[in-house]
Amino acid sequence: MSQDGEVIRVLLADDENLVRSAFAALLGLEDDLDVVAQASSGAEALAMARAHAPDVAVLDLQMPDRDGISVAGELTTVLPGCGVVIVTGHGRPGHLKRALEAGVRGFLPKTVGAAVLSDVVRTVHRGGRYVDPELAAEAISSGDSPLTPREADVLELAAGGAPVEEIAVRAHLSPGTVRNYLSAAAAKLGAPNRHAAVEAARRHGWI
Amino acid sequence: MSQDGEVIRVLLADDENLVRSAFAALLGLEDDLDVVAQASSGAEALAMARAHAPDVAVLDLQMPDRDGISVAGELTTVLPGCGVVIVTGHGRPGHLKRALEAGVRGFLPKTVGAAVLSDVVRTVHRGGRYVDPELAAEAISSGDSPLTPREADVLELAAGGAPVEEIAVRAHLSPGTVRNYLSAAAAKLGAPNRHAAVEAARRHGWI
DNA sequence: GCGGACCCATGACACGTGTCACCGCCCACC
DNA sequence: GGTGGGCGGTGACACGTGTCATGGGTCCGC
Repeated sequence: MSQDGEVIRVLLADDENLVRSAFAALLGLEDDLDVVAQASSGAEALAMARAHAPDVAVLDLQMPDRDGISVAGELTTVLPGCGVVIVTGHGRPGHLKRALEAGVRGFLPKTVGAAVLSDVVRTVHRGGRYVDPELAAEAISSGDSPLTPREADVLELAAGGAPVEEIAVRAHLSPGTVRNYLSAAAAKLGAPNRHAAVEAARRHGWI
Repeated sequence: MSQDGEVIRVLLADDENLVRSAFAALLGLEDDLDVVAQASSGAEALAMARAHAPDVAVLDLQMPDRDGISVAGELTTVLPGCGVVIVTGHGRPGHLKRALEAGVRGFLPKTVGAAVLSDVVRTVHRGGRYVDPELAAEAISSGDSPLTPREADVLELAAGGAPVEEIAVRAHLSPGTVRNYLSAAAAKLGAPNRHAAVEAARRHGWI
């Protein structure tokens, strides 16, 4: 349980062992922080959280099995008292938005300085919020996704460079419909073709 | 200067401040290692190396201005006594091969355990080599690139999803020639289209 | 109940691409 | 000094894609 004056119990999740251990070393330098559990996947992070009931969870955004955001969403319902901080290599505006909707209270790109991470952990533990200012500005200026859910689905399936026929099968759609969605998505994103559209959507974090 | 019995002076370069600081904290836990300089770009890493003459340089593979491998190549000529360890998020066989050609003596994916990094730094300092066994196996099995230099160029330009016309302009080629190269590259890579070819080439580190 | 948004589909046309055959040029190697 | 390989190019054909018009279906809000 979280108590003032006591150390803050931290759960760390990142699929890159080296980075995770390094973060643990970094946080371990702080007297008031204690890394009580580590996980290398989303599923493991949830299991660890249930077992150790940490005060704050620091999650990497991209993990092999599942999105750090979806882990965060489940975590906040299972362990309401546990604050969640997301750390990510590429800060996309859309990710930030979805993360906040999932109950995340801290959101940081890996480019920030060393002191920030531990400070944010403390802030979140106190019930506060912190999002990287630069990321916040981007998120505000880029706004909501103009894509309909289905358009986003199809665009995501197109991301791997698959031909229309394959997308159609995987989305249970007619090839013509797929082309229509792709065309609509590209138009909305101001892209000349589907690949540029994928690029643009990814840049905004909309897929 | 490197002396046995003394601490090993380490230069650390990674564009992600948080990760770099965390690595510094991790290496700082070892008594015989001393992080004497940090850099957040390739150019800065070279400048730092000249200024501090470290015993070992730990470089991230992908940095904003230039490839960690090209930095390593220059570093080994400027500071022959300085060992180089490359750390990377995505371990592609082609990268490993190019790194070794550049004089790199340590090559690690970020997925390895915490103890490995400091051990490798010591090994490299002693004049030894270390490459991740799994990566080495992949590199051997995947072999050399079957692409001609020009094919690789064109394929790289195609990576962004640009239309043939644009690739032709940027490569100073006729559109027909571009299509021929793309077709040849896709055939050599066993890919059904250019996008899958880009994917495959990237996976092997050939572009 | 009516307009509007999203969903799914079809057909037609223009354009981009993938594939192949074949061309010449240069350079290296036997 | 011929042969082979990489480089750059052309032309033609089949196929995949991008674009547009148009249709019907559902659901929601005014």
